Amino acid sequence: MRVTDSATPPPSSEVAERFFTVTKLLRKRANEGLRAQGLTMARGKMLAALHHAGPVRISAIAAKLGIAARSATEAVDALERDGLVSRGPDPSDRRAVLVTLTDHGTAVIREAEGPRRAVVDGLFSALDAEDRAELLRLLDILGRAAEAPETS
Amino acid sequence: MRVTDSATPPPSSEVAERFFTVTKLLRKRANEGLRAQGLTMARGKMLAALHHAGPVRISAIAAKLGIAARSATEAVDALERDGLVSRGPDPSDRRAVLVTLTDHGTAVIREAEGPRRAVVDGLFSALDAEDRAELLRLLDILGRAAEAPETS
DNA sequence: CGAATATCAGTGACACTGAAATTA
DNA sequence: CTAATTTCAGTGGCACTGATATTC
Repeated sequence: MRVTDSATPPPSSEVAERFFTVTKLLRKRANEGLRAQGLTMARGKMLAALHHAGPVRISAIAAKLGIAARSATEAVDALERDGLVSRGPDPSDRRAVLVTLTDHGTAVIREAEGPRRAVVDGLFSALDAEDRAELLRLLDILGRAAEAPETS
Repeated sequence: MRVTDSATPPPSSEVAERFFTVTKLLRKRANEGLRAQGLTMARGKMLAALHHAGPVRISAIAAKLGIAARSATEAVDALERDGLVSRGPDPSDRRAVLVTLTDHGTAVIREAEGPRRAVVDGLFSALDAEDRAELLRLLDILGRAAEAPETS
């Protein structure tokens, strides 16, 4: 059933339209589910990254999440305000700051990790394994094209 | 080549991760391109909807864009401030407001429609017709699943 | 000195909820 | 009275640019 119906020429505008519409819906659903864990997508991603990578610089976080360094500072501010992470000096570079999960933050992410993953995974549970692989393939193509500034 | 590589079991978490990452990238690219037209995605969508549907109620706009009525009011405020739309009474219901494109707004959307579509379409030009149809199929599945509150 | 790191200040885009006014 | 429509008020999540201090 991987065969495309050749009777429907797919205008890219329709694909684009649907893509962003569906995305918005999925984001909404994800945030609804995550709210029960006291998380949001951005916060969850960041905590998960810290949990699995240990003390990291702000700039590394920014790169990891694909945001500006200044924005990463803000995000860390918010998490620090809530006592989930703490800032510390980087012994190897006095310009840098190392962000670490606090005990509280570790507990939170440990407790929320399962539900968090369940929520996010649930969004895509409507697709079988084959379709998920298909989607991944298409996303790779799109992602690579969007990253490349010019088609050399 | 629609055949999936059976050697890779696709964890949904990875699909989810990639999905939102790519989405963010595409949004960014789209907004960069649209900025030249003085538009954003939300504004562009709204103007396009008005252009093609004529005077509409705020509540209809909200439904169309999938946002809260209050948010639609704000969006209309912004466009009205820029002279692109105007509010008028609905002769058939004195509670309601009809939003209409001004001459200026019509001119703007007419002028920007081509470039706007080109930008958005360009995002998906990396996919051939077959892959676009594939993506559309997958999006439909995801969208339907996300809309349904419970799997009856 | 030039480059990297993080922060401060100000801003933008977009969306939400709760409460109120008006009219159907 | 109940319901629909819009608006007011306040807020939240997330991200940006430009300028600055510190340190490599």
